[in-house]
Amino acid sequence: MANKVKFERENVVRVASQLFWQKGFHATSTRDLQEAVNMRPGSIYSAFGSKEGLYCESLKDYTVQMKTQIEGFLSSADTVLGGLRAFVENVIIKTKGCSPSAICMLVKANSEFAEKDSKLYELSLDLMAQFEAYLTQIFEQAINKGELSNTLTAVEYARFFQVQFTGLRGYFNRPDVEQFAEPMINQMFMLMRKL
Amino acid sequence: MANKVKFERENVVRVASQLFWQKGFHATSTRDLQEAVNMRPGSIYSAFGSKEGLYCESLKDYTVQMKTQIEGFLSSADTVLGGLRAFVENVIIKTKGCSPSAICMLVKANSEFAEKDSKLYELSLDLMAQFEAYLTQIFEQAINKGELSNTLTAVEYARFFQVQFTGLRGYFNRPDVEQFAEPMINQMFMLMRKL
DNA sequence: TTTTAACTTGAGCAGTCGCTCAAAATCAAA
DNA sequence: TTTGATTTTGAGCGACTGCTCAAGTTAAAA
Repeated sequence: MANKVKFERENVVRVASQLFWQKGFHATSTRDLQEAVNMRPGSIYSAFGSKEGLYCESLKDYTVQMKTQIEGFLSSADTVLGGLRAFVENVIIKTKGCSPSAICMLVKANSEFAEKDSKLYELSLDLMAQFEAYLTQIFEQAINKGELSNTLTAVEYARFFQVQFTGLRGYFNRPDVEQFAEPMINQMFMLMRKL
Repeated sequence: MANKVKFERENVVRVASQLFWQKGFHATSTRDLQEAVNMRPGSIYSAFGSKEGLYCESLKDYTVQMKTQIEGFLSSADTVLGGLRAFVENVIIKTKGCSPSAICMLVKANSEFAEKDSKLYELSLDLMAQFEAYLTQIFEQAINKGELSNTLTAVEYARFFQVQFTGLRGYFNRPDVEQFAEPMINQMFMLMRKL
C-alpha cells in the first residue's frame, strides 16, 4: 500500500563512497552528493538521515568491497602470499588511474577526523580493527600452509602488512612514480618471509 | 614613518600550523584561526593574503620544524641510525599526547587535496620531494660511515624510511597501541640493516 | 476507480564560510 | 606637536553549507 523507492540503495552508496573517498568528508558538499547520486535532498535525508549517515554507510561499504576484492585474488592464486601480492599490485599499480585515491579510504577517514571521541573517528578505528582481524585469519592460513615461519604470530604479520601497505599507498599518492612501485612491493614480500 | 606590526609572524605561523595539522585545511575555519592567533581578519589577510596563503606558510614551517628536530637528534647521537631511531621514537611514542596528530602533516595534506593540479597538492608533493632529498643526504652519511651496506643506494634507503615511518605513524594514530610501537620500530631498523 | 500511505521534489531557512573595506588606532618622521 | 603612511579593527557582504517540509507524485490496496 505505497510507492516503491526509485533508487537502488547499493548503487547510491557505492557512488557516494567514490566521491567521499576522493574528496574527503568535509570537502564533499551535499550538493556534490545530490548530483552524483541523482537524488534530491529530501530523498537522501529520508534514506540516510544525514550527510554523516551516508558517509558511515559509504565507509562500511568500502571495507566490504576491499574484503571482496581480496577474496577474489586469494581464490584465484596458488598461495596465500601470491594472492595478497596480486591484491597489493592491483591496488598500487593497476588501478592507479581509475581509483578515487591511492590512499586507503579508512586511513583517510582516520586522519581526517581529529576529535578522538567523534562518531566518525570511532567508526574508522572499529573498521580498521575488523580489517586487521580479517587479515589475521588470512595470515593464520599462510602460517599453517608453511608459507611463513611461525616466529611471528598471525596478528603480528597482519600488523606488518598493514604498516607496509599503508606506507606504500601513501608514498605512491603522486602521478609519476610507478617505476619504483614494483621493486618496493618485491621488497615488502621479501622482508615478510625474512621476519 | 609608520606603524609597526604587532604580531610575530613566526609565532602566528606556528600556532596556525598546529591547528591546520590537527583539523586539516577544510575543517579549519578562518574564525578558528582568528581566535587561535588572536588577530582580526583584516590583519590576517593583509599578512598572508588568504586562508590558503597561511596554510602554505604553515606547511612549509612544518617541514622546517621536522628537519630541525632531526638535526637535533643526529647531533646528540653516536651514529646516524641511532639519531634517526631516537627521532622516530620521539615522534611515535614520546610526543604522542602533545602532538596535534600522529600522522605527518605533509601526508595529511597530500591525502586531503584530491585535485591533482591544485596548488596545495603540488606544494605537498614538492615538500615531500625536498624531504626525501634531505633524507637521502643523511643516508649517504650512514652508508659512508659503514652503518649501512651499499646494496641499496642512499635514495632507496630514504624511500624505505619514508614508507616505514609513514606506515607506522598511520598505524599508531589511535589511543591505545603504544605497547606495540617499540617492537615495531625495532623491526623497522632491524630490517633496514638486512636490506 | 477511488483511496491512501509511501516516496519524491525543490524552494528556501538558518547558520557558517572566506573575505572586504571604511574607519579608528598607531607611531616614526618632520 | 603635527603630520601622514601603515596597521588594526570588526561589522557585515555574498556565497555556500547541511538540512527541512509542504506540496506533488506514485502505485498497491480497497
